[in-house]
Amino acid sequence: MASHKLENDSGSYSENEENKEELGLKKQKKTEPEADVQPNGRLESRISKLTVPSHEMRIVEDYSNKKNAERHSGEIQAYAKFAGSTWTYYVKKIRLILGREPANQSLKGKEEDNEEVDMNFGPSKVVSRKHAVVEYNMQGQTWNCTIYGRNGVKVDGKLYKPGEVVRLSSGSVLDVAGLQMMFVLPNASEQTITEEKVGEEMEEAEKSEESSVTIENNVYDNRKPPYSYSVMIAQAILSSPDCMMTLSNIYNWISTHYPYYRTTKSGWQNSIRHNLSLNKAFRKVPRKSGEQGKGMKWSIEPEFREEFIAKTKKTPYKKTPPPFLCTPPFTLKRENSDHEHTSPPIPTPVRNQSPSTPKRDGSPMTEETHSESKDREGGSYKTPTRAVLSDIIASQDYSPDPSTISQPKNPASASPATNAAYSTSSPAPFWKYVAVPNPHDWPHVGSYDTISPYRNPLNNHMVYSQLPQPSPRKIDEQMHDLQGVDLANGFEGISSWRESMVQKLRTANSGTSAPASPLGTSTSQANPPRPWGSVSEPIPNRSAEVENKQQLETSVGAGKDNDHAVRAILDASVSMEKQPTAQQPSEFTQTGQARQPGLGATAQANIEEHPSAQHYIRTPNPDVRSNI
DNA sequence: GGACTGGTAAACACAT
DNA sequence: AATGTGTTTACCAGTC
Repeated sequence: MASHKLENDSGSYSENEENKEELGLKKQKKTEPEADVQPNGRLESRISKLTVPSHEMRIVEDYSNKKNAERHSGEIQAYAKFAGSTWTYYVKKIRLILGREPANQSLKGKEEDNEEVDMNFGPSKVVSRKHAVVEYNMQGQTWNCTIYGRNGVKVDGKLYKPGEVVRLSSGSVLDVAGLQMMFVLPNASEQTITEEKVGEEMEEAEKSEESSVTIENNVYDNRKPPYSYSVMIAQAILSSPDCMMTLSNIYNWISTHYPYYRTTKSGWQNSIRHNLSLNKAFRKVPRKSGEQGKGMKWSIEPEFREEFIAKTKKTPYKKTPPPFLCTPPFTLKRENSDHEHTSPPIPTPVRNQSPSTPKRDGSPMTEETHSESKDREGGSYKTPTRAVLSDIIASQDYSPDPSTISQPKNPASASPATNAAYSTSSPAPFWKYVAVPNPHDWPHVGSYDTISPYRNPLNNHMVYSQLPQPSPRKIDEQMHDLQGVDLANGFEGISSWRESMVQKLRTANSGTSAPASPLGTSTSQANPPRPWGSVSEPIPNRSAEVENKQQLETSVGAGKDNDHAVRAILDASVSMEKQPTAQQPSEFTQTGQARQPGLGATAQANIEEHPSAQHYIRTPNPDVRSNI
């Protein structure tokens, strides 16, 4: 790519920045008071000291505090903000692309390159077109930053390279091509908590950064790492917050962490693929609809994670392995769930392992895994234990290398129940009512789209209710939930937007013969009436509105219950948020099911017969020798 | 020596 | 057409 060449030519920005700092070129400018944020002494002071590179950065101009003040006379609704010394970017989407705008919009490159850049760090080509993606992870309820740009991104002083994923928390300082910005979540109390940590965290991170890289390179250098391919793959996957990774990211991760694999390419990568295919510990997960890129994502079968962690710990090197950011979704239980009643029969999603085929991974066949195998042969999928990895991590049995973990001081978000106090998840209380993932996106077998409320198969949480509720819930209860969360605690209330959505529901509901709308009755009893109609951003564009309306009409008008009406609104908001990418072709759309790569005709026929079971199906081949 | 594990190479099909 | 991804087979070396 041209940008890579230029980046090579221009060298590493971090070095340049260090030089600039030495030369006193680091710009420090006092932040102008922001209309929407109460100046917070120490935090503000830190933000004002964030650096701005000497080269031009569009975002600094486009989102200067001055322009922001002119642009926004009143409220600004946002999930978070990136605060620079003289500029502020408000996060109004759950997925942001950080990068450089194309020099010529008419030049169309790869589809991937044509994604619209939200935060434009151009025109300097030190920044890649798609340099990083900041995205809210609904499973882990965290904000994550995935690095794509060749020059990487520094987070809290540590340089992250392409393929790596960093969990962001309030107070995280990102450095893109020398431009520093603080990621700030709206919750004031968390902000205060984080603020106190920011200083020392930054200092420690800066201290550790150099040593971390040095240690890694010294320890592993060009020696072959002591891990088998399967273990390295597992390390890579477990290092990602959502416990999934594409093949290319696995390559990246391995070559980043083990220099031995930087020199050659084909051989070991072939082995990686071979391992992924053959090792039953790994399974394919389809990408989210709308998510671009080649191939599937790979995850680890829950029952093998412990094993991999154990193997990772058995390293002869003193260097501790990289941290596992994966928020363990160990609760793929289907036992005694309604799913079994609502889902069609699901083909056994694992390959056959005949009794005559011994386990080849060398690990003892525990009773648990043994019984699991039996269960699977019986056609039901049952996960043995809950939160095994999280227990390990929480008990610090496995202690990540503090020099390489990005959020060492935050409590592990093993349970979403703790998210309210977890600074990476501040928007979740709002977002979880909005960004209900389409069940078709969920990477698991089974038909969840007929279940109300949804149970997220990855974490077993009920999506709409904070506590398990008898189903179906009345719509006024849903509304109570909707009104019960607010971002106002931070900088703005997003309640008006929510109200507009609920208003739509009112309208839709009153126009049907559905049971008398309880909206104005029980709701008003439960909660004082709120002013309606103050519709504000984010405003969907025309087509999105039409689409949303259609969803409402089809859902409500079809005589579904109130639960479905609420879901329609929430789904509509998802499509609204996903709009920029929603129209991209996808391997798995809701209407059509593309053939999964690698699936034989029989397996494909099974999928077509049982559409809900399309995920995770591997074609059992009795003749295949299990390698592990 | 046989069973097993892990690594390597390669052919092939399919998707992008 | 080239490249990436995924599956499968074959073979080898080391270990138990």
